[in-house]
Amino acid sequence: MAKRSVTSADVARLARVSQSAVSRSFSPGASVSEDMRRRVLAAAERLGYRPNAIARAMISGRSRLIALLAAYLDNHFYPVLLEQLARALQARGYQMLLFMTDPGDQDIVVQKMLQYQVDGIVMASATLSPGLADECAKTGTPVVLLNRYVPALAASSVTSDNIEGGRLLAHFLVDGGHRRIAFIAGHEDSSTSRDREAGFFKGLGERGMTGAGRAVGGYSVAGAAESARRLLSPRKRPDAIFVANDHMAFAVMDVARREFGLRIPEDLSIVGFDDVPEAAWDGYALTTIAQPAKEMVEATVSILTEQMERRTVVRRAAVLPVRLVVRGSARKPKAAGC
Amino acid sequence: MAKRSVTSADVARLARVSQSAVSRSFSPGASVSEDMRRRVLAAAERLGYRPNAIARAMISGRSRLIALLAAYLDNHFYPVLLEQLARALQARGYQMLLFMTDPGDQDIVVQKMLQYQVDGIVMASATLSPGLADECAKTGTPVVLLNRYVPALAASSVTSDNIEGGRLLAHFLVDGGHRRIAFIAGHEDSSTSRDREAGFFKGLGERGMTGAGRAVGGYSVAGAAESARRLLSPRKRPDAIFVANDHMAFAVMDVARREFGLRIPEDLSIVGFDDVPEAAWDGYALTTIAQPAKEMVEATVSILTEQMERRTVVRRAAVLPVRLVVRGSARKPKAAGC
DNA sequence: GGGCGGGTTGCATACGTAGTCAATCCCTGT
DNA sequence: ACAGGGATTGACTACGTATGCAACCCGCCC
Repeated sequence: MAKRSVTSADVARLARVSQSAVSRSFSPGASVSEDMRRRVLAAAERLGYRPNAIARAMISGRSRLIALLAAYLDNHFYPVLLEQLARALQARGYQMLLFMTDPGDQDIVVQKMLQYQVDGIVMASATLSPGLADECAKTGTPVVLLNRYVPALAASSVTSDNIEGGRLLAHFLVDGGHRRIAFIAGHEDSSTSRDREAGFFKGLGERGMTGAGRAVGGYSVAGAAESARRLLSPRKRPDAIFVANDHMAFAVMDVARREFGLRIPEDLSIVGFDDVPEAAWDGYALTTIAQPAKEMVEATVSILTEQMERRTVVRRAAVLPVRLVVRGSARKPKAAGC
Repeated sequence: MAKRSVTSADVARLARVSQSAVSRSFSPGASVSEDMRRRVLAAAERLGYRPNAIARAMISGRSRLIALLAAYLDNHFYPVLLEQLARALQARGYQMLLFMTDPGDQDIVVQKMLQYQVDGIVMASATLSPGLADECAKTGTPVVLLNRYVPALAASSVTSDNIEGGRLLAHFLVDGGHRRIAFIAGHEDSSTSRDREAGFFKGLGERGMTGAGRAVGGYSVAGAAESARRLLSPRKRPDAIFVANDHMAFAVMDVARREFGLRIPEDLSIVGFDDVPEAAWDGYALTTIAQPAKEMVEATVSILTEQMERRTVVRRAAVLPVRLVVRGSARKPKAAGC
């Protein structure tokens, strides 16, 4: 059933030219006369010739494959990033090879990526160990950490300005009259969560306030719900919670309303971070910080392509501006209109 | 910077064996003595040897690459499918190559997939033209349509029992006392939407009823919102709407509540299809039909692997059972407990 | 002791393309 | 008419691995 496929040699034979000529007719910018190219393309068309990208990758040393490593796609911010990244890469002639990883799995997975001779690596919801970063650098494979960074590593990173986002939210909540403001983190070792927290407490400090409670949600719905229960139980309940991302914020809102009968934002204000599509839904109307997904993807692609074309790995860190999106989940400052 | 990578010949030289021996040491089931394999692996370890998957694909004719074609990931059902599929394939030693497509783009994209010599193709939110199906068959590349099918095509398909799901919802709504039941479709040419609709109207018929209104939402939030406005405006407003998938159902609920001030389910019942994670959120608590994502992925992988191993393309259609998930977005039958 | 067979190993080749190098072609200026 | 040069073309090789085939080793049985 599986017939031998049509090769450039077959096309060459039919067109009565050399195999080289066929190859050149298919590589833009090569030295071929218009006449030759026409003849070759006609023959190729007749035979249904399709250049073999694997063979091309083998000889040229460039697979035009970009690996994307992700640990989960539950948080809808990642599918959004994923789709845009795939489209942006395709537009430049690259393809995305997707790897899902489990905790502790990363080393094996990165080895696999390198086996496929990928031209670049994007790590979107997983961390890179120093050893792996070294290995990638050794093979000359550029790595971009997307929506995270590891200070000690020779890998580039693209993030939004999480610190500034946290600050904006702190100001917004304080100015909205909140006095007991709690925070729910993602993972303790996530740079994103840490930066959002740091900016948040800095922002509180700038308004002469301190935090009122803190919990760790682990970026999961269950963890966020548990954190919400802990924070909302005590007598001195917070009047606002900043949740490290939207995905957890929805769970917190559900727990607050269902299990504690709180009205949002009258009894409790909630703010998140990311501005995933669901944040705009009426059921949640989440006030949040919008990450510029499109610009983050563009920065990722441009860092990658720059390094791939120049065959050199340099570290580069892009930090993109964020924007406060005010909806209904948090009481607003009175003077917001002025 | 980009050093020449370590090859099997380098390992062979260090271990003082032939390149064949190195190759055999890395292919499970090959004829190598235990002694030889140990020596080779030790040398490989020392050099940091990593088999070149591209070269292997070239010589063996099997890339262990599976292409996934999708048109959008907005509907959260697809990221769920995507993640599970990627994991299932990885577990069997395959990698997923992701292609996003735009309408009218598919032909070019499928050509690219074939250029990469993928061993199989999964089409998740896009359609396959007859010409392309032919070409895939010609190259011996198995194709599985996931969550859709095209009757006339030589491609396998995996779907849930959309007809039965529609029927179940019709019975549920009628038994819940609804008398004016409308439907919002996805795309007219989507097999999934058509089947859900057919099952739905069949179910209504079985209870001696007919539909009360119909609109087409085009699987988009905006389209669904527009459809909701159309259906809810007239004097004789429906008392229930079946929306062809959850993703649109959320938008319909928002419009009903915000723009028409309707209470759900007191004034209007809404049911969806898919059971995406958000359907369980309190803000929506959507009564819906659960598609068995895990089983659909398993069926997809097993159809693919079967055909890849036997190097033969046969058409196969898997239809998996669905399950009604009752939440709060629709009034329930009184006798539900019996 | 000779032959036989199973288990190992190395040699040589093939996979399909890109790119190097030398040869050839065509056109122009003198 | 001829030299010179740029454009075009073809022969050839390399990329890194898998595998058929032949050679080899070793132990066993008759």
